Amino acid sequence: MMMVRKSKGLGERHQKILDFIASYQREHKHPPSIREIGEYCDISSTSVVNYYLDQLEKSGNIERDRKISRGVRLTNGAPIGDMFRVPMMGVIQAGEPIPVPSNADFGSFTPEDSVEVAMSLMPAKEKGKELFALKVQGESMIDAMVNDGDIVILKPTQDARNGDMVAVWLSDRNETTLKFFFKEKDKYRLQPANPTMKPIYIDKGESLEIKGKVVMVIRKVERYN
Amino acid sequence: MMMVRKSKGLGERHQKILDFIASYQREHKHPPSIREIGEYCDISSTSVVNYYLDQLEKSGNIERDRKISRGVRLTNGAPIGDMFRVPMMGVIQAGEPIPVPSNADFGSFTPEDSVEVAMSLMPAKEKGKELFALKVQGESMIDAMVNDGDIVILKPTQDARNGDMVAVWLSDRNETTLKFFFKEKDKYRLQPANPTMKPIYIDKGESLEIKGKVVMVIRKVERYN
DNA sequence: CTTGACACAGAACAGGCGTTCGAGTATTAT
DNA sequence: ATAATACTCGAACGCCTGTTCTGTGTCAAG
Repeated sequence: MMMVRKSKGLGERHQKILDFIASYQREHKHPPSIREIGEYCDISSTSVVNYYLDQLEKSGNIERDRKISRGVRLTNGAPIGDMFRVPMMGVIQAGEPIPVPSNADFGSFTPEDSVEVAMSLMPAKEKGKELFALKVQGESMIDAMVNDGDIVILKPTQDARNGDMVAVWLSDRNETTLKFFFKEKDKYRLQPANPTMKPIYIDKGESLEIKGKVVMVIRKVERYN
Repeated sequence: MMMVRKSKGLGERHQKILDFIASYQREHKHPPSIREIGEYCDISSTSVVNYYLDQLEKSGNIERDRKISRGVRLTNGAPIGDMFRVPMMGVIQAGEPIPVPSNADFGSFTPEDSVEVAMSLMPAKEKGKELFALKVQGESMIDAMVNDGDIVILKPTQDARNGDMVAVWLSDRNETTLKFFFKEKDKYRLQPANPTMKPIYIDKGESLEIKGKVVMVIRKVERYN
């Protein structure tokens, strides 16, 4: 019968193989064998799988370790282990102090209490740094475009540069908040992320404790109650 | 001769095996075989390697896929390949139509046009699904707690259940927006995520095209300009 | 001393696996 | 039409690999 011949690039079959390798790797934590690929992609001969694998290797989509079992892998930018594990230190909530990790805390946290972020999503400057995560509780951070349940990832720091989004503890107001930080003539301007809301000003005399600089916000959208 | 008996925990040999697996994995991009481990660790019998591997598995240091070649991997730190690659299909912007991927688009995107998300961050239900990502352009989604530059990850779907956050195309208003979806008696209620903002109502007669359901929002906080 | 747990060696087995070869069919170009 | 190219199949070969079984020596407790 008629099967439209693809002039160039990846055909449907190439694509299916690529997808299968990716999903198999995710599920089994190791690459599939040639025969497993054939089974899933309805290819009855191992030589045909090998045939396509050769093409995918030539086109740079996969890498193969010849003669080695399951020696096939995708050649996308981030192969393996390219994630960053960030400790979840607690919650950030208006009216509560911000828990900042001590040096001893780093490295001693369980996977359940940590957040994994792909390197590719990290702002370049922050890679490999000592970051920590906080879960936002309550809706008091809405003016920072941060909602209840969001996860904010912070870099611990005491001083901020203009434009940084920081987590601050305003002891005068007994309040925790996330704002963009600007140093002006004789005061600090804390600008909400939401442009429709007005900034608050803090005299340089007043206490303003910067706990960390926000580098990322993650929100899992489950359901609205 | 005298070989000091280790009372408990990891012995020198266990450690050497662990180290070898790690370094081999780094160098070859795939785990070593039992015989390769034995060769490096000066163990002349595969059964002895198997003997230690069993112990390391019991003590939780490694995981094994029995019967599968090179089916051994470390369990600490960075789990390998535990990420999800989501294609970045374009931008979502008020007044513009939403680009929704066709079946052919999946899998044919370059790393630069994709977003990697750790599995552990994914809502359980969405794992392995055909997701796609959009970059938010403009500040028109602020009432959805989404800012300019944010990345939203969507699951393509035409119908939504109450409480889902959806991307909709309101052809009457020639507008794209992100809202929480609620079906009411004779109309649809589109509830902004920001509780301080009022919902908009759409009669069931009016056209309302649901393009996808939002499962995650990611924001890289760089700097405020 | 005996016993048993432990560490190790060697060999053999069975199945997994990548590779290769021969042959056949469909599609496209000449 | 004819030839070249692309694709598919089935089978066989042989190495790779995890598993298992038997046996040996060490060491500490009874």
